[in-house]
Amino acid sequence: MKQKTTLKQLSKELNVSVSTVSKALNNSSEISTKTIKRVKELAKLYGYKPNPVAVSLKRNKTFTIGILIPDILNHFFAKVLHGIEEQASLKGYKIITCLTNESLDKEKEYLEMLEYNKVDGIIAALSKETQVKEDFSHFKNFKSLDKPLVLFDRITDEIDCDKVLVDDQKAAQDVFEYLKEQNRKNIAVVSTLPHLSVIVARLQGVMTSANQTSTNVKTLMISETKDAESKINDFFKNESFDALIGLDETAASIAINAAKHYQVKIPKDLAIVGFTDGLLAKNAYPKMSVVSQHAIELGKNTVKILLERIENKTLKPKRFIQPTTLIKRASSE
Amino acid sequence: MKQKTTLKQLSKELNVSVSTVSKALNNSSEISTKTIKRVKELAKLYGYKPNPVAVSLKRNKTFTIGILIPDILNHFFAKVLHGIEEQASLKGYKIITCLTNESLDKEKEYLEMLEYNKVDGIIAALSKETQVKEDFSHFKNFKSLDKPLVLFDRITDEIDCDKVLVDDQKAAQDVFEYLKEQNRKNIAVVSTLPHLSVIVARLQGVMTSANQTSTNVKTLMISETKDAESKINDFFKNESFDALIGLDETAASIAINAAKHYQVKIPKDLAIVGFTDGLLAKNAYPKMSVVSQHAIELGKNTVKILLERIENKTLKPKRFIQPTTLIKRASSE
DNA sequence: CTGAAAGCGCTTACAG
DNA sequence: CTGAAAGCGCTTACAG
Repeated sequence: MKQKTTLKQLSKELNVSVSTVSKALNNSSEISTKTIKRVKELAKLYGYKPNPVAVSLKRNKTFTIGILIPDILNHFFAKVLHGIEEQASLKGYKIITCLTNESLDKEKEYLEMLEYNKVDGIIAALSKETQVKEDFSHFKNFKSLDKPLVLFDRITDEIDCDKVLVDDQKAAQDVFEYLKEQNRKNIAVVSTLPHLSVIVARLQGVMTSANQTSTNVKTLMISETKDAESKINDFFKNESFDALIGLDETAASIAINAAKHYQVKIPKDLAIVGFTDGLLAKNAYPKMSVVSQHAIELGKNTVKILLERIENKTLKPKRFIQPTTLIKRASSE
Repeated sequence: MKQKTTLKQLSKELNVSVSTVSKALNNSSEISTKTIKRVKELAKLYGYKPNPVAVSLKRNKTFTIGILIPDILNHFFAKVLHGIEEQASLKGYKIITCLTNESLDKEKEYLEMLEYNKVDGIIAALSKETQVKEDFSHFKNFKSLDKPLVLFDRITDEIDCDKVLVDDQKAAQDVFEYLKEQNRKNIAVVSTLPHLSVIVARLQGVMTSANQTSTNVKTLMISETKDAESKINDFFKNESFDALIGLDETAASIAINAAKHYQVKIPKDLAIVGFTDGLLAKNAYPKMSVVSQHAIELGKNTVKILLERIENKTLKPKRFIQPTTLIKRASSE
């Protein structure tokens, strides 16, 4: 087994003190350039790397960020995680990924674990249960430790911290206007996750545009995931519409299948637009138009904001709005 | 800011030494039950939690596992990660998730980072580039540190360590036999990732069964992901078959869309079976039959094996074969 | 410019 | 049964 080099070993070989070695490696101005050179050469030769555990203990800083993700099987979150990971590793931070599985209890548990493990900060999207029960005590508690917290996508006004969010309301308005421009008369809106803050915002966007244009909109909000399929099928049977906005990935995907089931022609008789540019949209038949939330970018931005905050705790909490793009594909044109 | 309680503070309040407090909290037999009780009560009152950074430094153990995942946007890996995370957190281990993005260089970088961060062990699936270039030096290097490594799904014989794998060959044989029982005569096999060890194994399974039954099989192996769609469409145009096995998620999904495009009736004129029970299969129309690799279970098992190895380094490396299940849905019956 | 010493928060072999 | 001391591998204020 290869032995890890330590400062002590280097100092012995170089006949200088451990302090000198440490300072030299950290480019301290106290040390002569000659010594610095000697030290660094030997360190390089031995492939010396400081033990991060010891550095953490001394500096009270772990270069670790805790991430709370509600559901990794959701493409949007997978992409955000991808972005977070990329940006964090670029800046020399590790991430501890915690999957809360949409559960409030797991969220509480993990938050405690992360606190206990001395992460330098936390990035989180609230679990579904947390948003439904509106229990944010654990986050408030965490905030009182004076450690930075950045909330993204699934957020709440109840917690005072940096927030990164998608402009869901505007995105939904864009979709609506796009469909109106196509002269679609009867617009339907479907979601399988009506309790989430993002879905509420999207619905609001649609409704705002609908009111402005005096358009009637049919909505189907399904709170029990398991009924989604039959409810959407019934909706297709009983209502008539020539455009459908799926406020979440699942809703749009089920709808496109329902259309096939009832042999509705897409996009001629029905235009479908979904949210989240994930696998389901790209592999749909026909390919689905969607609002892309630029999830990878969003993940990167979340990390940037957290690191700024770690460096400067006195900044005022801010909101960063991630712009969206409407990707037009065969399901709507 | 809330102040973290330390052993020193407790020892001062209790008028005993730091050593005694430490031993009491660790239930040392050296300490009187009375003292243990006193110490624990105060510790509880103050919500004392040992600083894991200090414990790690002392014990040379971080209770952290490094995870190398080639692509988190792939449903199979997302599910495995889910399982890993669940089992690890159950056993008090944190995970550091690294996404290699199918790149050999990133894999090397991360492996070094994980080593440097003193993880207690590593769980990895090889990146595509690693499998293509057959460069495993970084893993061999890591092994020489005497730290446990468990490889899952994407593995190689070149590295001597514990391995967890899906019985891909057998799974493919099961699929083939299932289709034969349905009296399907012309079986096609398609993959968009022919370089991966798992795909090779699946193809081998199909071929073995085909030889045994003297069945002719048409294969389409696409190595450039971007051509996949047009190649599969051409395949549909030029060849005729009444059953298709998609050796990966994408291949099966594109195939089912091609069938719709050419108005081939599923499952009457064409039965389709894919691999990986992911979103694409569940949301396909008609719903797709697939081989489920029980990814979540697989993730859990990987962690179990790693922790066994951490506790007993002298065990002989073993192979764990995760059984699969054929899930029959509307695309084939 | 260099080094001895203290300390981060723990654990544990040893002494009493 | 309890405690003093050493030590994990670093950093840094202080002295020289």
